[in-house]
Amino acid sequence: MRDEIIAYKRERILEEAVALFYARGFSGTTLDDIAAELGVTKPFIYTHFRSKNDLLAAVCLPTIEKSVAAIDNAVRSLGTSTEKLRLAVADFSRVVLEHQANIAIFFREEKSLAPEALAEIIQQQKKFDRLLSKLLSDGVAAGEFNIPDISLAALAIGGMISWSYTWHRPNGRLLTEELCNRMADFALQMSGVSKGLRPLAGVLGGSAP
Amino acid sequence: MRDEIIAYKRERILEEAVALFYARGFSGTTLDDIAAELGVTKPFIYTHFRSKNDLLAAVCLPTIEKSVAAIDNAVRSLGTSTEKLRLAVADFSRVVLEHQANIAIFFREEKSLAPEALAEIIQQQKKFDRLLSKLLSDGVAAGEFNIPDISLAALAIGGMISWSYTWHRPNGRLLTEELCNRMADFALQMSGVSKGLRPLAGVLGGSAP
DNA sequence: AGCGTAAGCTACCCACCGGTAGATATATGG
DNA sequence: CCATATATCTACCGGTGGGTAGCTTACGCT
Repeated sequence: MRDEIIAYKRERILEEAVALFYARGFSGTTLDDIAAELGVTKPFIYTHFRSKNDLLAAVCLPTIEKSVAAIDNAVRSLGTSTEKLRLAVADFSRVVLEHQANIAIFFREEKSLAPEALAEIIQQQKKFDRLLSKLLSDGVAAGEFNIPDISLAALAIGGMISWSYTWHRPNGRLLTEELCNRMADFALQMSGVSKGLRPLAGVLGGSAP
Repeated sequence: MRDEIIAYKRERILEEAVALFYARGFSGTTLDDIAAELGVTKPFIYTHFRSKNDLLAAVCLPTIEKSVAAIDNAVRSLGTSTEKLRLAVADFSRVVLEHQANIAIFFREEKSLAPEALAEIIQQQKKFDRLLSKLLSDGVAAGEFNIPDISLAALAIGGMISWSYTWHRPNGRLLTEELCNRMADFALQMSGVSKGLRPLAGVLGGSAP
C-alpha cells in the first residue's frame, strides 16, 4: 500500500507536468510551476524524479510504447491484411488522440531529451516503422494492397495520423471513434485496397453522381 | 548597396540560427553560439534583430508563407482539380523538403514564439487549410474527387506532407522530386480520384496480378 | 590628413531556475 | 510518551544566458 501511494504521487506529478509542458513548453515550465500546481514544493518532485529531464522522459516513453503496442497488436491479430491495417490505424489513432499532450511534448521536445532516453525512443520509432511496413508488405504479398513504395507508405500513413496531435480538439466536431475510423479509411485508400472500404456514411453531399 | 550588405548579414545570421536551432533546439542554442559560428559577437546580432524571439519569428514566418503560396498558386492555376491537387501537393512537399529545418523549428518551437508572431502564423495556417479545403471541394463538385469529409481530408493530406520534416534525409533513397510526385499520388488516392493517377513506375514487385 | 559617423567589441548586469543541504514536521513503533 | 525514521519544506547556491552601456576601431568624406 505504501508503494501504491508513492506510485499515485508520481502519477500526479506526471499529470501536471504533461499539462504544463503541453501548454507552455518544456523550457517554459519550471519545476516550481509544477510544484505550485500540485500544492507542494520543488524538492517534493526530486523525491520522485532524478531531474527535470528524467520527468520529460517519463512523459514521453510510455506513450511511444503504447503506439508501438497498437501496431504490434494489430500485426499479431487474426484476419486479412486489410482488417489488420484498419485495426492498426484505428488503434494508433486512438493512442495519439487520447494522449495528445504526451505525443505533442515528445515531438516538440525531442532536443531536450537526455541522449539515453532519446536513443530508447528512436529504437521504438524504428520498431513502429518496421511493424507497419511488415503489415503493408504482407498485404501486398496477399494481393490485398497495391503499394509502389512500402516504406514511404508507412511513413505517409504514420505521419497523417501522428499529425493529428497538432489539430485535434477533444470537444471538436467529430468523436474520437469516428476520427479513428476515418483515418483507417484514408490509410486503406492510400494502400490501394480494392474492396473492404467502409460504406461512406455521414457524407454531407459531395459524392459524385 | 549598403542595404544589400545589411540584408546579406541578416541572411547569414538567419542561416546559422536555423542550423543551430534545428540541431540543438531553440532553448539549447545561445546567441553566443550563433555569434561564435559566424565569427562575431552577440551585440552584432542585436544590430539586426531585436531579440532572440524576433530571430525565431524570422526563421519561421517566411517558410509558412511559402507553404501557403504553394497552395495558393496551385488553386489559381489552370487545369482540372486533379491537376491542381497534384500541383499543390508536389509544390508544398517541395517547400517542406527544401526548408526542412525551418519547418521543424516552427513546429517544435511554437511555444517559444512571441504571441504576435504566433497569431500571424496561425492566420497563415488557417489560410492554408481554407485554400486546400476549397481545392478539394471544387474537385468534389466537379465530380473528380470522392471525399466524405473535406476538412478532415485537408488535414490528413497536409499532415502526411508536413510530417516529412521528421523523416526526410536530404541524401536519402529518393530524390526530392520523386518524393513530391509520390506524395501527390497518395493525396490523389486519398481524394478518391478515379482517373488521373500516374502509371505506377518504379514498383519493386508487389503489384497484384 | 583629419574629422565624423557608424559598426562592432569588451565588459558587465541581473533575473531566472535547476538542483541541494539542512531544518522541521509527521508518522511509526516500542 | 519518547525514539527513530521518513517525508516534506525553507532557504540557499551558482551557473547560465538574454540583453545593454559605453568604448574602440575603421571607414568614408571633404
